[in-house]
Amino acid sequence: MSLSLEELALKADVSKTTVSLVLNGKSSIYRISKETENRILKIAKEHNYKPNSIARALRLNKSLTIGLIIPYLNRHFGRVAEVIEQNARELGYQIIIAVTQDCLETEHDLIENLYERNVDGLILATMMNRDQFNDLSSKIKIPIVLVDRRIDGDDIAWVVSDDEQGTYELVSVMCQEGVTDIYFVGGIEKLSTSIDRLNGFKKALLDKGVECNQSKIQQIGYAVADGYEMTKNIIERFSKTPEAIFTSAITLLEGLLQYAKEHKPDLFSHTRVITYDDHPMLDYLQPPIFSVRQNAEEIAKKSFEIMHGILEKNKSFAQELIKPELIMR
Amino acid sequence: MSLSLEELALKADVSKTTVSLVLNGKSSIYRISKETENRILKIAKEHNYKPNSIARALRLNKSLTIGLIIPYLNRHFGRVAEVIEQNARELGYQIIIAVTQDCLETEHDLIENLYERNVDGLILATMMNRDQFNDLSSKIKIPIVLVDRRIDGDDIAWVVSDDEQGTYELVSVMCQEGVTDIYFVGGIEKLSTSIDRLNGFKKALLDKGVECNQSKIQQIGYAVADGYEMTKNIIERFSKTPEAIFTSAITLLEGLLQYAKEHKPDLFSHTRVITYDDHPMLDYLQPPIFSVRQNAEEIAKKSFEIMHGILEKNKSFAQELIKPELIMR
DNA sequence: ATTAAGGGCTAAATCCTTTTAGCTTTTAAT
DNA sequence: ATTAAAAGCTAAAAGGATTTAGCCCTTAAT
Repeated sequence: MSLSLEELALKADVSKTTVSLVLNGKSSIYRISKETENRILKIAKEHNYKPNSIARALRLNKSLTIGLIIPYLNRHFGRVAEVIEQNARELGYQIIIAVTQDCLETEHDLIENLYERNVDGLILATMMNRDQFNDLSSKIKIPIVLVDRRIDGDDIAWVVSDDEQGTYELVSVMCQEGVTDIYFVGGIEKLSTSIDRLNGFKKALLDKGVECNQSKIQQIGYAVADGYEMTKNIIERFSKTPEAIFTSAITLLEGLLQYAKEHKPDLFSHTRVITYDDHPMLDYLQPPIFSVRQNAEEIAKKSFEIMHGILEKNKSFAQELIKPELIMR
Repeated sequence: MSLSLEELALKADVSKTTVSLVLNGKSSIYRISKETENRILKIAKEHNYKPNSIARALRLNKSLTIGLIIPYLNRHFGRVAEVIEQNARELGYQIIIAVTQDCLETEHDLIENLYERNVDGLILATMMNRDQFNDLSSKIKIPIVLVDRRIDGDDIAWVVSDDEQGTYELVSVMCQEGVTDIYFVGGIEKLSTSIDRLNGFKKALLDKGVECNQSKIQQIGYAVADGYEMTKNIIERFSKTPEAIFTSAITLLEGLLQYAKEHKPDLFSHTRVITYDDHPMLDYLQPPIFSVRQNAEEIAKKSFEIMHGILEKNKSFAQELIKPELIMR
């Protein structure tokens, strides 16, 4: 089966240097004769030679491997991972995947672990703040591209959905229909996704001349249970049923639906529900829930593109806001 | 930053052999003195030494890396991948992920690719049949564990959901309610998931004394569009509306829902719908759709367990049927 | 006839670890 | 006073690729 350069060299009756040069397309630079070149190529093909990637990685200090660290392999990140993998494969890279479950410590461990395992770069949906990220950057000498969650900074590469604009547009639709008593069900407060979505939310209301009441804003976390909790708070704390609720992730919507099913079956007759993130099943839910669909494919494509540019084309960091799509049902 | 054995040896004023022996816990076997050992351990710790994994992999011919090849990173496989990754990490392994999009050729390419990249084992949701798998096995000298889709054979390791039993139970529930005019909306015919689910389906009907009419069985593929197509066929070909439709995957259910929404809004008033696979959103759909929830976590756990057993504990192959759960709404 | 240039190839170093075989020194035994 | 055993360590090979520096031979030029 898989034989080595040396064995190949033996068969071709040349040194392994020559074989290596030929197979790496350096025949002409090193003046290997056409005849020798062809002989080697033929033998290599016959035996289906493939260089040992580990040996190659050791010598070149380049593993052709990218680490992808994300909170979960849910629908959104699953799709992102899938597309990154496909793009990477086409260019000869492999993806090592690891999930943090939105735990900062796990994230740090994973980064260290992957770094030690010699990945060439990291694509990261991070929970770090700017200081933590800077700390990391100084220790780690491989390129990092943030995905889905950004950190401000002129020298930080990221690709994220345009959360502010997406939320702004979605909430504006409500406002245009005269609905402005909207509650915000948010995720992990310090993440850019939360900050940007909240900003878009507030801006849409402000543009309509409505100052957003702080009590209508809640941010616990992105888990289904958090959505349940926040919905419960809204329903139980306020005597008046809200005109609308915005959930800033599909998991939070799930939590809302669960609460409604259990404790407030008539919620939808008084209250519009809108959400960031989309899901095909929403098409079959009554009543219609407007949503913002993130373009996972584009996010994935761009983030690998940037990584690849840094690794192989001497490009520097880049930042991309990917336009999401409004889905009105 | 990360320094080598040699540099460490220099600092400790011993040979790199000694350092390596100490760090690999072989001090006593090689009679390294306690004093030297402690000195080396201290220096290694001070400098946070981590062996270069690539060099290690080259020397040991063991990369501590498992390839995971699955059709998509959808909800089910995403969860499987997530749990496999977590289990693997705890034991020092990394997961390289790759998606086939249910294309056999891609699957072959990926297997070859990962094999060349020196993964220690492969966990595989395969489209291969027995012959193709045997061919592969003879070429590839690393352990393979099939997941989600099995191939018959005494020496083939696999972990799959008990598709036959799950479907049997679900369909039996319908039968017990007196519903036996059930249509089968199936996936890729030759896969074990399809065969087993169809067997369970037929068996449930037979146990009720109903011979299953071949014309009620369709199998195109697992894509949403396939579900749409098959539903369309059922509705348009038969004058009588069916008492029930069983979709054998959540994607096929999506296709059904889509067709119903577009062309047959009253479908649910005459027809019960049941499905293999579950989704939390089904809780909020009207009418209630009974489903079979696969235990992705258990499938993932077992499949890595078997792989690990083969790799490190000299265990041989094993086969596991994981019980799914009936969800009646 | 000598030197220079060019053609065609290779030895050996390098990347970093692990492991085998064995070297030197000390201690114990006869 | 030898010899044998034990203690404590290390040189070197191996794993498979890439790359630098340079060897040898032929041909052309002076």
